[in-house]
Amino acid sequence: MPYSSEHKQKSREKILDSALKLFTHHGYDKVTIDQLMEHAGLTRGAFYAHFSNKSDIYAESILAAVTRSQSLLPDDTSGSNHDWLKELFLSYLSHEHINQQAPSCPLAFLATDVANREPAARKAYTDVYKQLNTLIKTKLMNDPSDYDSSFAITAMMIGGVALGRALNESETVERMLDSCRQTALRLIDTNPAIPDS
Amino acid sequence: MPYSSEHKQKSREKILDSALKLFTHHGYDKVTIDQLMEHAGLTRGAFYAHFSNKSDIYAESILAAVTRSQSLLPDDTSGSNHDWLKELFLSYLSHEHINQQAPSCPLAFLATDVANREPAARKAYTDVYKQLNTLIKTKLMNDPSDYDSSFAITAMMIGGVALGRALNESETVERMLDSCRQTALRLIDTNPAIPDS
DNA sequence: GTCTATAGAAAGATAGAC
DNA sequence: GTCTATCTTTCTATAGAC
Repeated sequence: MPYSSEHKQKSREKILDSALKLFTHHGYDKVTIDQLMEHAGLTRGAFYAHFSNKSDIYAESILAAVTRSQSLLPDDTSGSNHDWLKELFLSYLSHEHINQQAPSCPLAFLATDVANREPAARKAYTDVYKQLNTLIKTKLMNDPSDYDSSFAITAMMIGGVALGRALNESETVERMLDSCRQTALRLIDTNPAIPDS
Repeated sequence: MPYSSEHKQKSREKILDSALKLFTHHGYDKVTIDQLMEHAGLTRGAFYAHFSNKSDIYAESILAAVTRSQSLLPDDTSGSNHDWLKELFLSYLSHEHINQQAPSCPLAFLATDVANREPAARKAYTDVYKQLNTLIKTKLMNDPSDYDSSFAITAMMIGGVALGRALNESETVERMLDSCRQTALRLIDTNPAIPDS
């Protein structure tokens, strides 16, 4: 048995890493399985030992973004909920995120790309979205029966980053990002973060 | 001269209408020139008498959305600026807009689609964006040297609609849209609309 | 499991008739 | 200006050797 199951798992993870990077960077249609596998250091034929088709790996790579982004989130053990949210806003709505110096959030980079795809991809996207939303919601002092600002905050984060990639005037992008960052902070002041007890 | 220049202009407009509808509906790559022309009631070969290539009509159709959406905007002659903005938020962040019962805003429907395209498409997108942004900004009582919420409001509108198309749980979509609508209204209360003098 | 080779389909763009 | 026919490229997916 020349290939261990551990080796297969490693190949799979490498392919998923490449897929997440290339799909967020270029969108579904502009990425070929050839590119994907070359980026992962393999060749086209091997792809089908791991995934059933291109649509399959697209959905899988969106889900994979969750585990791969854990280390990027602000540290949960120190600091107040307010500071945690502030850090998240600053890093998410940043030039570095948009220009892919940091790993890309598929929620923002694939927002319209995923809309026309198969149900599995949209389900994966929805799952990731709900995780981000929950993360924020649990740090906000919401009365859910009244009004829940967490959805609007995530929409603004995702919209801001998507716009930052679409617009081609860097000055406009900077002003837009600044407006989003400030507005996000204002929103958690009127709908405040849960204080540390 | 069997074809008048007026006839050519009419064909061009029909093709642009089809392009705007199909591109916003399915994205750049999933629309073929065949479909485009069939939808416009013509055949493939005639396309190149009007546009130089697919990339060209994509950018043109984004620009065309501006003139075609004028009639959809709230009436400017009656009502306060506050009511005008409220009407815009309600119609933009609506189920009808997302499900394309109303014509689609390319800013929201093509937000990530356009990011990987040629400069001409991104320039067209940027132009349209700035027009929407200006429309909102001029109705807000902003001190631009301090803080301009108009960018954050458009980011939330665009993000909300893009998310509404991407997510596949209608209940989550409704809650998200509701949060965006309420938040947009709260934002123009703290950063109020210019009262009617 | 991974490789090379290839089948088969799709779509952008052009040529030439009317 | 619009049509039909076609060239050409690209890419998904499979077949079969190692």
